[in-house]
Amino acid sequence: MSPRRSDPRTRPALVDIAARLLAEEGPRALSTRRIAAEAGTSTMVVYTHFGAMSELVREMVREGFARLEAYLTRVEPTGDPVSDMALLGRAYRMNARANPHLYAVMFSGASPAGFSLSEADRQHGRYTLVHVVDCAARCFAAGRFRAGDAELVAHQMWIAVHGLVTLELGGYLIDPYDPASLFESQLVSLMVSAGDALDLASASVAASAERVDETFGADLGRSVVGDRRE
Amino acid sequence: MSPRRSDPRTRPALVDIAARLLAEEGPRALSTRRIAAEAGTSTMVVYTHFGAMSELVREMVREGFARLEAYLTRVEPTGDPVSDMALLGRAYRMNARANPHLYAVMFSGASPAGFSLSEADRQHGRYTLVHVVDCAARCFAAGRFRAGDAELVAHQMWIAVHGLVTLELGGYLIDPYDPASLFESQLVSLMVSAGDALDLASASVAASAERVDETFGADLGRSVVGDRRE
DNA sequence: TTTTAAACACAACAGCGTTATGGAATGTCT
DNA sequence: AGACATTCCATAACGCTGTTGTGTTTAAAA
Repeated sequence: MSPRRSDPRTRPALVDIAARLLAEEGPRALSTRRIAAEAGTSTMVVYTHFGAMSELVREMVREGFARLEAYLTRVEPTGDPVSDMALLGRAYRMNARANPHLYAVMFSGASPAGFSLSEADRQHGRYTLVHVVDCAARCFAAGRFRAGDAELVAHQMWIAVHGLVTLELGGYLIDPYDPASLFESQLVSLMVSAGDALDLASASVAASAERVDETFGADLGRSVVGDRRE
Repeated sequence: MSPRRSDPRTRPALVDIAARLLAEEGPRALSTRRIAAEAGTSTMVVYTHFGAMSELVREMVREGFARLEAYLTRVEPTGDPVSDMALLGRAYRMNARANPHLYAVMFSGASPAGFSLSEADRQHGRYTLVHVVDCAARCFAAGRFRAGDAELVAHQMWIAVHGLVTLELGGYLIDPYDPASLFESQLVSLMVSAGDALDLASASVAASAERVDETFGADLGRSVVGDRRE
C-alpha cells in the first residue's frame, strides 16, 4: 500500500521556470499553462505539487527572499561596521535591481494574481533583517552609532532603502534626483542619523562603494534583468 | 453628420465604481463584467469609454493621486513649517491607509493586471511633491532646515514615508516596531537629518500630531478601508 | 426628414485557474 | 510472482477573464 513517487527535482524546477518566466516576460507570463508547457507537462503538475497557482507564487517569493539573503550574506564583517552597513544597503538595492519583477511580487501586498503571503512568509521576510541587526550591533560596539536598539536601526535602514528601491523600480526617480545619486546621499544621511559623525560616515560609505566589485563580482544568481514593461 | 453623444457622467461613474470595488472587494473584483454589472450596462461601455481595461485602471490611478493631493492640500501653512512638513507626512500615510488597495495599484510598478503607467502618469505622481517642495523651502526660509535643495529634501521625505507605508500595508511592521511608533520616530529623524535641532523637531512633530484632527476631521473622500486579504 | 457616426447589447473567441475523470506507474504486502 | 493501494499526470470540461466582431439603437447634423 504505497504510492508512486515523483521526481523530487520537479518541484524546484517548476519554481525555477516560474521565476525565469517572471523575469524574462513579466507577470503576465505566470500561468499554469505556460509553466506546464515550459516544463513539457500538463497543467496538473502545478496542482499535484503545489495545490494551487498561488502556492507556487508563494514558493517563488520565498526563493526571492533567499536570493536577497544570498546578497546580504556576501557582505563580510570588516573593521569598519559602518562600511559594512552601507554595503548591506547596496546589496539590498542590487538584489532588487537584479530581480525587479520578483521584488515587486514579494512586496506587492495584495496582487491581482490572487495570492497573499502568510504570516509565516512575512516572518521569513523579517528574518532577513538579522544581518542588518547584527551589523547595527557591531556599529554600537565600535562606538560609531549612538547606543540604542539594533532592531530599530535595522528597521529604519530597511524602510529607507526599500522606499528608494520601490520608487526606483516604479520609475519615479529621474534626472537630477536619479536613484543612484539619491542612494549615495541617503546612505550617508542614514549613518549620520544613527549617530555616526558626518566625515566618518562619508568615508565609510565611500569605502563601501569600493567593496562592491569584489563582494558581488561573481555570478550571484541566474537573475535576468527583466524590463519593467513587457 | 454627427454622432450620438453619451452621458458625460458615465466615464467618471465607471471610475468611481471601479475604485469602490477595489476598496471593498480587492483587486480580484476589478473586471469588465463586474463593473458593467454594477453600472447596469454591458461590458462594451468599458471599451467605448476607455478602449481597454488597463486604461480604466490608469484613470483610477490618477484618481488615486488626486485623493493623495486632496490630503496634502488640507495641510495649511502655519508659522511652524516643520510642523507643516510633519503633517504632510501624516497626510501621506493617512491617504495610503484610507485607500490601501488603490495605493498598492498606484505603486505596484508592473501588476499582473497588465496595466502600466505612462511617463505622463509618473510625472503626475511626481507633481504631487510640489506641496512638500514648497514646505521645504519655507523650512529653509525659517532657518529650521539647513539651506539646500528643496526638491532633494522633498524626495528624501517621500522615500522614507513611502517606504514605511508600503512595508506597513504589506504587513511587515509589527509589535515592538509597529508602523505608528516607527513613523513618529522617523518624522523626527527626517527633520533632524534635514537640519532642524532635535528639540525643535520633536516639538514640531508633536505639534503636528495635535493638528491631525482639525485638519483631517471631515469626510475627506468616500474612501472605504478595504481589508488587506480579501 | 434623411443621413451618419457614435454608443451600446449580444454573442463569440482565446486564454485563465481550477476540477473531475481516468489511466499509468510504483512501492508494499500477500 | 501477483495483487493491491496510492500517487502522478494527461485529457477534458466548467466558469471566469479581457477583448472583438456584428448588428441595432440613438441622437445630432444636413
